[in-house]
Amino acid sequence: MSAHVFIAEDEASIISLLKYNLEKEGYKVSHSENGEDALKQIKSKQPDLILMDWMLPELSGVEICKNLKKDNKFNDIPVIMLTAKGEEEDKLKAFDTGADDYVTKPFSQKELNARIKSLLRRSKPQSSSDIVEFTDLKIDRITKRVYRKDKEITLGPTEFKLLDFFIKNPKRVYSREQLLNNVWGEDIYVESRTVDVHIRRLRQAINIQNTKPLIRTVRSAGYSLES
Amino acid sequence: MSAHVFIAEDEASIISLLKYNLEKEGYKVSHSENGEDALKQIKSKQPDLILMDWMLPELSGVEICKNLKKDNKFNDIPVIMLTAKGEEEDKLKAFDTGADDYVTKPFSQKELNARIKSLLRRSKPQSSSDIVEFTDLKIDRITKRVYRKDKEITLGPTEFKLLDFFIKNPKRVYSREQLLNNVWGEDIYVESRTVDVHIRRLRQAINIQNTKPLIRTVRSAGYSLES
DNA sequence: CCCCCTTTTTAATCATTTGTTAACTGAGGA
DNA sequence: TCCTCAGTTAACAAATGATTAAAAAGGGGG
Repeated sequence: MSAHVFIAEDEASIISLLKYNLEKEGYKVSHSENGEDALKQIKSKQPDLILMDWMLPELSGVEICKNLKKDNKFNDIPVIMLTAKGEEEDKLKAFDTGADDYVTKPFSQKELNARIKSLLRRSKPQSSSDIVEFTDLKIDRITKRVYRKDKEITLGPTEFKLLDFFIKNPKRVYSREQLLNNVWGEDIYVESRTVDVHIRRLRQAINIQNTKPLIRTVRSAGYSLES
Repeated sequence: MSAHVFIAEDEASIISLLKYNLEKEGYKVSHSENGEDALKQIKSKQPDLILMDWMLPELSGVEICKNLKKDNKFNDIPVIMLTAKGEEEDKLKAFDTGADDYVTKPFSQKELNARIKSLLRRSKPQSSSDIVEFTDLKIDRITKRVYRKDKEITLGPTEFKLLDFFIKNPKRVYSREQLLNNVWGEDIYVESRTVDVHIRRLRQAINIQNTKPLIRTVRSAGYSLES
């Protein structure tokens, strides 16, 4: 899944240059040429990184930045300021408003790419480290939510743990015994038929709109998660 | 609590310059003049940020950086590379090894400070601003006031701390245990059911004029703040 | 020292989940 | 083809966990 870079810049020539280069790098790119609109778009689209011109019509880059950094929902989005003058004072002001980096125009595309890569690397892992995906299934261990085809699915605690366990080793077949030990716990005794019941409930829950059934039964062996 | 900056640099004059300036900024500073020793010290001291010379005796800065970025325990420590030549190739290589920023010698102390501040801000999530917003909720840590939809809400001290904690990591699910540790304090023992009661009061307080309930219950896991 | 406010505990109630049972289904070997 | 065995399914009772209200316990400030 590629990162989404948002450009807030009013010079058309720079926009197209940036867009061309960033898309070549594999990023999803969108932009706005006006401060007020930029802020609105950023809040709705929640990009992974923002390239922002220092000066913008309607609402300056500084203002947008301050605004974003106030809101918990957006203050994690890294901002790179594009500043025309290479003056020290401006750089410092940029950092003060909460920008994470700045680049002075004219800038080297290679260096900009490197800085973007660095900031993305820095912000991605903490937020996504506990999100695991398997085909069209996504499970978030932090928020305890499960999605299939981007639609949320609600599971009971046991079904959640069961799926969580399966997704750690997709395609591997587990016996009821193993499932009991790993999902229920070593020392808890329940009937092995109980596993069947929970498998069924899990199947029902993740079986949204005639998609492939993801859980395979292996006769006289156990179950596995399949693509 | 001030941040701890580690300097890996072999030129004595630069070390003393940096040390003087950084300590004036209020950082705790330590250093090493040799690569191998630097790596050892970093691993034992776990500084909050590293200033690293590109070239170092025994083990080059690049090597140290690669080594750190491999290890989960240390790859979150931001690294600023100090490079002698201002050549493009070096900058790019620095980023490739996992450095988070670079500064070319001779450098402006003011700019270096700004960059340090920026990186530290990024890695220390808690050091956020005094006014935080989350959707239509606003909390002012200075005046200890809370607003929903711009209408003021009155909370008891515990409810305030609870909400303040939740808003630092929205959507994340916290167990009662975690809430007790973070809101009440590590060594205070109260029944975990007590959390429920405060959750309830917080819910009641922020539930103004049929708006969405912002606190989600995750059965057998805990609670989270949702949009 | 007492009053008021907040916090904590307790316990009843409510809601959801879980495990069990037993009947049913279907695959595959004799 | 039929029989058997393993897996599926539905229904239900028990247990687990969350909500709620109300009482008890603290803890300053007047």
